[in-house]
Amino acid sequence: MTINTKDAKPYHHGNLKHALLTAARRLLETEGHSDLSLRKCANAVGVSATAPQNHFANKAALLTALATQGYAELATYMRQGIDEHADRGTRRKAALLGYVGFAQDNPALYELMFARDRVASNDPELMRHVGECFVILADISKAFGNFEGEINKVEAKQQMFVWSLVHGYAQLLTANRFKKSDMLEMNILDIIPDLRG
Amino acid sequence: MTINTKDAKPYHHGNLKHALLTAARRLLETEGHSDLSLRKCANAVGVSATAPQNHFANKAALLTALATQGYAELATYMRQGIDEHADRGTRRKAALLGYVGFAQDNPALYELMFARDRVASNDPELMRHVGECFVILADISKAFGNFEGEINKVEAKQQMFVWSLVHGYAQLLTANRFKKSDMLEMNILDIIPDLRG
DNA sequence: TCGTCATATGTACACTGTAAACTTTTTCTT
DNA sequence: AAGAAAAAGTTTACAGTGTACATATGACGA
Repeated sequence: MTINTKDAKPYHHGNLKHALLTAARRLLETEGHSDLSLRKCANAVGVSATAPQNHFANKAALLTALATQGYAELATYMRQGIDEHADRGTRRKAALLGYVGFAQDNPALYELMFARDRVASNDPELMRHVGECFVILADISKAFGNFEGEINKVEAKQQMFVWSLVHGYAQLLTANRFKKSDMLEMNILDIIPDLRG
Repeated sequence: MTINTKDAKPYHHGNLKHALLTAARRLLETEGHSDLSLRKCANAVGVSATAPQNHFANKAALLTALATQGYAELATYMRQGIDEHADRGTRRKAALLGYVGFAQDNPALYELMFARDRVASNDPELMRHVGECFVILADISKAFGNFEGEINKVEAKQQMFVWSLVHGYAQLLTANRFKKSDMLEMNILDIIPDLRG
């Protein structure tokens, strides 16, 4: 029973699921992955410790939702780079810069997106967005490198080559595995040899 | 006071640190990263729950030690490939196959080795072995790709290119991000375009 | 023989994920 | 409009976890 209708906190949050996800995401990037807990998320949103259970079956479900969000945004980052340009070569470069930019903007989330253990990799919604990224990568990978063989195999190789390269670069960059002196004024485009296409 | 000297368990383990590391490594690959706990390691070795504290300041220290072991073995995998052959091109290929082979043999450990959060990346022993891998990669990266610029920059680019490519491939492979149909009878060498050198 | 020190144990505590029972609010049916 | 059903909160409970701290044990040199 609510007396003061002005500033009384409602029993039902309204959009707790979304609020938990944004809180989780902030905690993930600020506190780090190992300090992220459901209870902290609940606390940040101002709700009881077990309220998240109504929206996420378990912690893995929340992490999976976070990862799914990540893939969706990664696609957006790439598409934005693509949409800004007209010709194939420039679009490709923009998409690659967008990919790495996403990883740099969300390093902890990016790591989570490729964690074998913490996310449920059989989640259909997750895999849908993974596939979305894959399609974009497939598109910008066409006519990349001088691979040989039948067309299907060549396209698969081009795609795997580009994704391996950009993913490896993004992760080694955000994990600080490159020498700092080497990184001066360098980006992903600098480490791609001038291939035909 | 030990009465039965035959099968009485000694109070001091003897080499608990080493035993904990091997137990941790087994648990890491079998149970998965998120189910690895110090207490389980202690239990697996048959020692009290807090005994590990005498050998590892905290859990991060144990994980860091695991990652350090990982880099040392990764270097061994690559060197083995290198030592088996004479000419530069074949050695390079063997080293790359060795790199990916290590990741496939130890997927959970490999992921840990690039985790931003769980390992203390300022550990000197860890970084020594990271550097060891970097040197090997630098060696096999020479004369790779048609990069341009001054020699130092070119070598840095070659190195970053090769490491990005092989790391990205290894992780995407072990994280099941490639289409299975594309992976049929394919390996890291198939996705490297035929560059000069 | 006796301290000293490394190495083990036991206890304690705050924090975590999750299950279960309960309460409050909304929504749907009639 | 009323009441049942469902949705979305709360509280309580419990087994595990990392870690701090006090204590016990044994190895070993002085």
